[in-house]
Amino acid sequence: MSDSDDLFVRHDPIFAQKELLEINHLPDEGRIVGRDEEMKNLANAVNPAIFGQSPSNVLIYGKTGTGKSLCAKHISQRLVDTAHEEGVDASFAYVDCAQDSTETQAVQTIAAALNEQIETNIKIPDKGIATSTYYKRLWQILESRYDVVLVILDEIDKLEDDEILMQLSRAGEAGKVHNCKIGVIGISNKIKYKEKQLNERVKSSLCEREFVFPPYDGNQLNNIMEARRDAFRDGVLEDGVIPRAAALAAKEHGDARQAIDILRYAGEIAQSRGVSKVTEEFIVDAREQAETDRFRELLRGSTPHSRYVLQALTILSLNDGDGDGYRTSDIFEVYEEVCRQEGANSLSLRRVRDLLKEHAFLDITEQSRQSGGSAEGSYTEHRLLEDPEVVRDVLVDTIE
DNA sequence: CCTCCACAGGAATTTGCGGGGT
DNA sequence: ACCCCGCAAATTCCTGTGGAGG
Repeated sequence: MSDSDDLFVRHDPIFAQKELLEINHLPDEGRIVGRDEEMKNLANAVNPAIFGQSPSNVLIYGKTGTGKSLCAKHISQRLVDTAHEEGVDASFAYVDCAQDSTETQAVQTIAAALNEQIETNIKIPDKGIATSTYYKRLWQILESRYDVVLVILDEIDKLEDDEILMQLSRAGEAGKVHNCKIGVIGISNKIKYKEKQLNERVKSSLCEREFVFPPYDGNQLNNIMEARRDAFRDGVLEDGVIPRAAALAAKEHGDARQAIDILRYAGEIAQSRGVSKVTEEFIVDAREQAETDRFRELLRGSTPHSRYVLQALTILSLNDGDGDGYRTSDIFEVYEEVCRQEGANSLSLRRVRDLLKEHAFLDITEQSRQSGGSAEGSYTEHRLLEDPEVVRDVLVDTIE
């Protein structure tokens, strides 16, 4: 800071190691806070893999930002390392089922993650071949390279069917794979996932062990953020900042990811204002920004019509504030108007129903079934879960 | 208990695209 | 070159449903 003879800025005045605040950053073990019990349980479940035996299949429940993926990845990595020391060839594959929601995409990702083309001489193309071909190649890879493999299926409830779970659990028995054990770690944030139409044999094999990750409390959030203090330069963070952010995040959902986002945005706000300290009053803005950002992320990649539908609902919500729910047919009418203005052909009512359902699935809206009673029929009402103003703003600059 | 309405939502199918294997 | 595969988007057709009032 005091190198006054420097012509150029030699370093970031706020951040020292910004990577520590990236969502995907995997901290070293000392930095995982408040999940000791969970880590122990997980380790215990997969432990047999170290001796080349079958690990237990695991299902992890918990809301977003409770450290599910983090712990799963961390344990898997540790397991692979330890197994190596014992002379066992182990590896793990991580699949984000929100991204790879079909059976084929999921197998492809697993196979690609475990493959090493130079070594196996097996090609795993991104797409274009039959699902069964992916399986055949995957089994080949497993046979030739590994003794034991862990498959992490994150957001497993986003998977369209459980065929892949069937295949994985059956691989050994059906003689597809002889010398390689497979363990599955499923991660879900919908508690009712298991009940909801899971094939009976999949259910029993997948759910050998079940763990629930509770939300973090204010104290733990505080520690989590404290552990990443090194992301900032010395003296940049004022004392009250972390406790304040922790309290705010704990009040909402106990979501660690959001807490860390808030911290990062607070730093960025300081940066853009050209000040050298992060103070408490930045926190409120930072939280707002974290939320807008999360929402923008949800909408990224959605089709124009999906956005028009959302826009229709937003228009309705803005026009009468008291509104607690609008029925599909009303939304559809506004939607048709939106389409006219945008110069697009409107889709069928049936399709719009599906689009609305998708929004509900992403927790952008909420649906509830209503009944009008006598000869009034039954219908579904939709309401926005986010602030309509925020939605409108995000929609406006997403459409460009 | 039955009816009646206004929908919900499942099933089947089409279209069009990107990208295989041989 | 040709045919096959997966998949998303969308349509069409159709059956299912909740509950107040008869």
